[in-house]
Parts: sequence; structure tokens; C-alpha cells
Amino acid sequence: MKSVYDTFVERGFIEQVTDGKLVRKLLRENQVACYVGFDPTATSLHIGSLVPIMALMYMRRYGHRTIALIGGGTGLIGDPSGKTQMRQVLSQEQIQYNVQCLKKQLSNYLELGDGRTILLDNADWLGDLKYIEFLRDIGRYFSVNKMLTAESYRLRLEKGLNFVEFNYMLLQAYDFLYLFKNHDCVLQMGGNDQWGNMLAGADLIRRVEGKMAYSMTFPLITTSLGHKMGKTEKGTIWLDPVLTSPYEYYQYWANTDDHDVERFLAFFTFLPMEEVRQVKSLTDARLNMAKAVLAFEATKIAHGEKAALAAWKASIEAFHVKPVDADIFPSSTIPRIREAGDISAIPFLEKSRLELEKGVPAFKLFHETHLCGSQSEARRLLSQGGGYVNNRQIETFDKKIGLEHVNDHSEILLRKGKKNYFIVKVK
RNA sequence: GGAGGGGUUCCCGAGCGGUCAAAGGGAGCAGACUGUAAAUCUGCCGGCGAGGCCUUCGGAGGUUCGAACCCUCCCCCCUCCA
Repeated sequence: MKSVYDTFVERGFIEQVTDGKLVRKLLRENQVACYVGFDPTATSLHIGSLVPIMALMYMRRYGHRTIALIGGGTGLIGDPSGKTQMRQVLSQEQIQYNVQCLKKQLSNYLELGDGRTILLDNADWLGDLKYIEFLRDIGRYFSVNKMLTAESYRLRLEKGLNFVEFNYMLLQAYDFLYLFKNHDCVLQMGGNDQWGNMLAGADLIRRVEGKMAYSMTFPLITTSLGHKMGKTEKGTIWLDPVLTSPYEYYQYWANTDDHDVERFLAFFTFLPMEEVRQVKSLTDARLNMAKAVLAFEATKIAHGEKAALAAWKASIEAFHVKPVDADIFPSSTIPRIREAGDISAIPFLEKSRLELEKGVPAFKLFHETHLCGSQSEARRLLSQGGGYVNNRQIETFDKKIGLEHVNDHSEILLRKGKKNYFIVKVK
């Protein structure tokens, strides 16, 4: 039988492992506990955290125990790894609030309740540490010389690294030790920028406990032209549906670069690799169908089947695309037949009849709907012909939009550029 | 603690008394071309119902008709010395 490890390998999840052969054997023959850490830097995670989340989901599916660790304690310090500048330090209250939010969010992905998956906050044990004791018991195992050779610190040595940040590695290592002792956790997973911290943990366990522990990192995913995942013109693509609507989430994936489709399907869906590999042979409209499948499946995982369906419907309608052919990803539950048009998943804003009777200048409306960040931006956009009402180009920036633009469904369809839709509804 | 070099609009990076809302590049947005992709070309890229006004060049004061540019103090970063 296939092990998670094999699945990880074939889906491209593994960047580095402490001992590939051993870990493979371990995961094949035992039920183990693994953990991934998440920083509570915001009230929501974004797409950048999706790879580790998917990894945890896979671990579970293969019968292993998973621990999602939220760094309520380490968050007070800030991990210097992968950062060129010192991270802004958040207040204790803010971090505690973020921790609560992340717990809730992660529980959508990880089924809790049966004890096989648990959610922890390292503030629960780091908060009680005594400085002197910690130095004597843990600090003695760390060689500064060695720490300085770590990639994550070397980078910062040029730009400046303060002592607080320098300690981050010890705390993360201690987390691993703690989880090892209290939850039999033998494997830590995380983004490749965590490699140094993870090794430090495995090292610490070996020194303190005289036992083996393992580390595995995932590649830091960038789009084929080197952009960070999840950053777009509209900002970050969050996992929280309030911050990024399911429709926008769907759109993000539907717009995936050609070269990334296959890779992303492997990372961000559970569709079988035999089908994922078929993507190589697809082009043009059929390749776009694969993007639709990616968008649909990813949205389903994040927001549920219903929301994914609504996003799909709206997209099909707005972009006049054909439903996905039956032979493309037969395992996907994406609908194959066109249904009645329904764009209700597109973000909208309500306006009173009275206000629309008078008419609202287009540039104001574009600003209000957040299609444009400011009125100035809206003016420029409209002057350059980048704005549309009901798919007709708006010719002047102050063109009044009003009742005469309302369609049969009491809606006005606004569009910015080729693909940014927004609906104004009559209240 | 001492000496020197820096902090410029999202990022990098010019500017060093008026012509600076600030060169150039990147990112981003739009138009054309397309496949809701990429590449390419073109335009835009602080705010304001705007050929004018307002707010920006680490922070606070000052000199000047006029300051991102000069002076003073403070904060932060880098390099060398201790």
C-alpha cells in the first residue's frame, strides 16, 4: 500500500527531509504524530499556508495523528526566517485574538473531535518558562557558532538581527521537544524557510532525550514567474471568506498561469495524480477547464461545496465559459452541464432607488464598490476606457449611472477591465 | 562608548535650496492582441468633482521669500574601532 510519504513525493510536497528512507519507512509502518506551526500574525491565514494545511490533511487521511500548533508564544517574538527585516511586533492582546481566529479557521480544515487531530497554542508552555532555567536546561545545547551558519540567520547578519529574534530558534526547538515529550510527536513539517529551526528541534530532542525525531520541509510555492502565492492587485488572498469571498477565491485559482496548473492541482486538490498528469496534454479552452476544476476543488476545500458551486455558476455566467468536459477530471464533482445563469456570488453593494434615480457619477460608484482604491484611480481608469456598465464601455468618467442601467433582476453589472465584476443592487 | 555612512512615494533606487508629487527600474492597473493564461506593444501609476488645492521624502524644531535637499536635537539601520 502507498504511504503518505509516497503521496507527498508524487505530489511534489517534499523539499527536504532529514532522512528520506527512514521517514518513508516510519510513515509506512507506524502511525505517528506530526506537527506544523502557524504564526498568529493576522486574524486569518492566507494561501501561503495552504501547503502545510494540505499536508496535515493528507497525514490524517493516511491515519496519522496531526497537531496544528499556533505560535501564540513565539508570535510575541517574531521569526526572522525568510524575513529581510524585523517583523512588526504585535501586542499581546492582538496575538491572543489572532490565535483564537486561527484556531477556528484551522478547525474547518482539520477534523477535530476524534483526538487524532489537535490544536495547540505554544503560549501555554512557553509563557511559563523561567529564563535562567531555560538557559541552563536548553540553552546549553545550542552552539552560537552553529546557529550563525544557519541560512536564516546568515541572511539577517548583514541586515541586522537583534537578540530577541536570535532566540526564536531555541523556542521553536523547544516546542518540538515539548510535543515530542507530551504528544509523542516525532515529525515536524513546515515551509522550507523553517528548515534550520526544525533541524534545531530534532537536534535538541536527540541531545536531551537521546531519541530520533524528523523534519520535513515543503517548497515555498511561487507562481511560475516568481510571484509569491496569494498576492494580487487586490492584496492577499485570505482563507477567511469575509476577507476574500469564495467567488474571489475561485477567481484567483481560475486565473492560474498555464505553467502552474498541473503543479497546483497536485498541491491544492485531492484529485488523483493519474488525472492531474493529464493536464500536460491540454491546451486552450481545455486547459482553462482544468483551471476551473482547480478553482472549484480548491474553493470546495476552503469554503465547502455549496460556495464552490455558487462561485462556479457566477464565473460561468460572467465569463461565458463552457462547462468542463466530462473526460477532464472525472473524479471532480464540478458540474458538467450548464445550469441557469446565476451571478449572485459576485460581490455586490445595495443602493437605494432614490439615489439611483438621481444617478451616481461612475467614478464615485467605482470607488464605492472598491473596484478602485480611490476616486482618482477611478477617474483615470474610466478616462482610459477601463470601466463598463452592463458590459458596455463607459465613455466619460463622470457618466451618471442610474435607474436606466438597472436590468430585469434589479441589478447593475459593473466591470473593471476584463475580469473584475461588481453588482449594484437596487434596494 | 568612539569614528564614519545611511533612512526618499508598494519595493529597489536617483535627487542634495526653487523648474520636485519627486528620474530610472520592478511590481501593479488599464487598452490592444488572446484563452478569465503567458509574452509583446501603448497609456496610467499620492489625494481631492481637479490645469487649482491639499498631504508626502525617519521624527520634532529652526534658517530662508522658498527646504526631500541647509542647521539643531531625537529615533532607527549599516560599517569599522572598543
